[in-house]
Amino acid sequence: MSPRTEQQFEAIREERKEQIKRVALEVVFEEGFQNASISKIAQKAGISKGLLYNYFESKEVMIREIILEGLSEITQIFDPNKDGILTYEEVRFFIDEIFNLLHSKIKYWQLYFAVMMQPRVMALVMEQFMETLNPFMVILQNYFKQRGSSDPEVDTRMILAFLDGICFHYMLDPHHFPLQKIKERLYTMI
Amino acid sequence: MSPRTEQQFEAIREERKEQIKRVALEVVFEEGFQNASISKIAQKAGISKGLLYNYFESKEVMIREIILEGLSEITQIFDPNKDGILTYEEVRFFIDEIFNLLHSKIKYWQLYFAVMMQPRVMALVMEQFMETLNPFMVILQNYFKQRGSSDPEVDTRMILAFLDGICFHYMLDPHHFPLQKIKERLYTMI
Amino acid sequence: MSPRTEQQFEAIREERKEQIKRVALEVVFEEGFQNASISKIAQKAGISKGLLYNYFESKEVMIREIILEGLSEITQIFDPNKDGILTYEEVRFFIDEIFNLLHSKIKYWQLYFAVMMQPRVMALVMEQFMETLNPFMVILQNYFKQRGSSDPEVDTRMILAFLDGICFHYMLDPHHFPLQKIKERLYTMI
Amino acid sequence: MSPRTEQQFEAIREERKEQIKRVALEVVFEEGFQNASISKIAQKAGISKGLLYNYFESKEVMIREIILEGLSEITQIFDPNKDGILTYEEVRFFIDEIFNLLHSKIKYWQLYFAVMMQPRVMALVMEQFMETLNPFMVILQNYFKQRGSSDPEVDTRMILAFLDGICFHYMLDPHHFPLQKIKERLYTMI
DNA sequence: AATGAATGAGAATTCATTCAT
DNA sequence: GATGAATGAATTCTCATTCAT
Repeated sequence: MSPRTEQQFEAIREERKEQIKRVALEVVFEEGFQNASISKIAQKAGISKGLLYNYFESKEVMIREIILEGLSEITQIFDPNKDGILTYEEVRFFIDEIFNLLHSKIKYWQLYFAVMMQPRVMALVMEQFMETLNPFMVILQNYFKQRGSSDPEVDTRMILAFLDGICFHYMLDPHHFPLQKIKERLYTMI
Repeated sequence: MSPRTEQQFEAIREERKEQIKRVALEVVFEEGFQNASISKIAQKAGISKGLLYNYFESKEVMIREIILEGLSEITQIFDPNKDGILTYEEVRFFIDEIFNLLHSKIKYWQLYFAVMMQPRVMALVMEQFMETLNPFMVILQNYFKQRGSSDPEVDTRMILAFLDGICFHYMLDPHHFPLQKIKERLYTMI
Repeated sequence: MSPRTEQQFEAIREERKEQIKRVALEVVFEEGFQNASISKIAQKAGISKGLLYNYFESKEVMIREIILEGLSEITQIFDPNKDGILTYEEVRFFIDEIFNLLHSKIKYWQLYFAVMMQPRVMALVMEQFMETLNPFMVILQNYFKQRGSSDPEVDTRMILAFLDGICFHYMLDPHHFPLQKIKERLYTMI
Repeated sequence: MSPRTEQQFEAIREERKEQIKRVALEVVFEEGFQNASISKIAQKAGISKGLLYNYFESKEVMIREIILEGLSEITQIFDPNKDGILTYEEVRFFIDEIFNLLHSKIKYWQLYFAVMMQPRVMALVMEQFMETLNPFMVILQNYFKQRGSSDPEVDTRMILAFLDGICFHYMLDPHHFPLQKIKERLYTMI
């Protein structure tokens, strides 16, 4: 029989890698970051530990890939690709998007908080994360400045802290948290 | 010397237990949760590993005690031992106290967030944590009700989320976070 | 084109096998015995791991073939295809050849010593190695006998030990070892 | 019951460590250097793998200790603690001692050669080894100089290479090697 | 003939926990 | 009460070998 073509192999690799990352995120979510061992991930993915190393150089590399991918799913919303001038409606749209994401990708947010709490893991991704977040902060500051804020930096810090706080509480208790009503309150603060 | 009474022995035990927990928190803070091994804790406390097990049934139990004690230091501020009627000044005082605590016990807050992020550890303490927090939430709700809020639960959830968000951001970057100015903004929300 | 004959296929196989062995020796030399993994060898040879197993039953078999081939490159010099009567000039020629080989094939010598030191690997090749070496020892003994030696076996053992000692030291420090001068001393001993 | 005294613990540790090193050398001897795994050593010593790490920081450290101890048993014979002036009888005595050691500590010599062949292991001990060997080389050179040698360095190199060659061959075939007779030949070369 | 994904046994190492003293 | 030697299961990671294609 003729061997698989390069494309076939590439497809297998891509699919497997996605599968592993999916499972790994699942395990991180269920067991917490430190307990997400290679063994458990491999077991849940139904593959051997060895194979995992066929796809990721090391656990650290795998974790970094998963985290960055996870964070990117969150942070790409912050990247408006615009001229930096925001209207009230646009900021409102951002907030809506964040809350939609919060709802649909709750695992990623858990990941986000977990990462923030773990200096070692944090160090792995900090730089790239900041690069993504920074433009958004600048735009927000400009928005508050243009709205006549007396201290745009404080306003920005506040709204971000608020967003994180809401995400945090929603994450802890998604079924009872009044996400919609809180969102409406938030609109009045921008 | 007369032999020590049972009470004396008990007192000595308690004191030593406190010392171990103090050291353990220190180690957890310095090395992270994962790397806070029994060996290191015992070594830093100047006792043998065996003796540690004389005081704590298991690492899990010890961690739980440490966490609960840490959280209690935070949450006891919420326990006014009052009739449940708060004035604006009293709520302001609470907020001030929380921020003072935030400033002086940043380790505990780091622990608090780290714990919240770890499902397994979280499970160990969730119940007791809620028991402590609940009365405060009730009081806050009553406060907002009496202030004429249209939705006191949402107000309470919001203020708590906000507080957590601020603590989180302060903890991530204590040197640059404009704690004082944020606090003043907060006053206007109560 | 007419289909290749069986001989042609056989020739192609042999050639490829040679190439793999050449690469494998290179890897063993560069990375040490321990780290000469099948993966690295296959990669450096530009073939797949699977194909390697098409040519060699197992790593052990491959290693044996490589070693024996390596040793044969060394020991074939000892095989004069003669009647067993040596002159002084011929022995001198042998010594010269050994030193030339030592110089030009230092990798093989390193392999030779490394193999000697590894009981498991040694066991794989001992028998065949002895078969190659033995005729040379007989011839040398005859030479010393004919030179009037009182104990030809001891003379032979001595000269062989000496040769190995020199090779060993040369290998450890090829740049400083006074190979030429040592060789001249050796001439006086035969 | 009262706990063991510090001396008792020290004694236990000392004894265990010696036992482990003894077994480890044994395993290195029997299985070759690369196959001397922590598992095998622990198993042969009848202890758990974990305990081994109670005594040695890492495999590398353990190997270094074993090697240095082994080499020191060999090389201490080379340290005459003298003024550096040797007589023929003294050099003869050295040679005798080396051969005695060769006979009684054949394992250590195997270790010595094995170490020499493994660049990675060699690197671990090279420095300390050279420090021990160097004075002996200087003394030997002085001896040959004083005996009127035209090239003392070559003489020294030669005698050392010879010694190694003999040890090597003896080690490979201790039962048939004519050690006594070879030794007598060696006397004529000094 | 040829590929490389996949396996599984085994490597070094860590650590909560036990236990004889 | 107190010690630390000892255990064993778990960790990350490696690699010779197999196998479907």
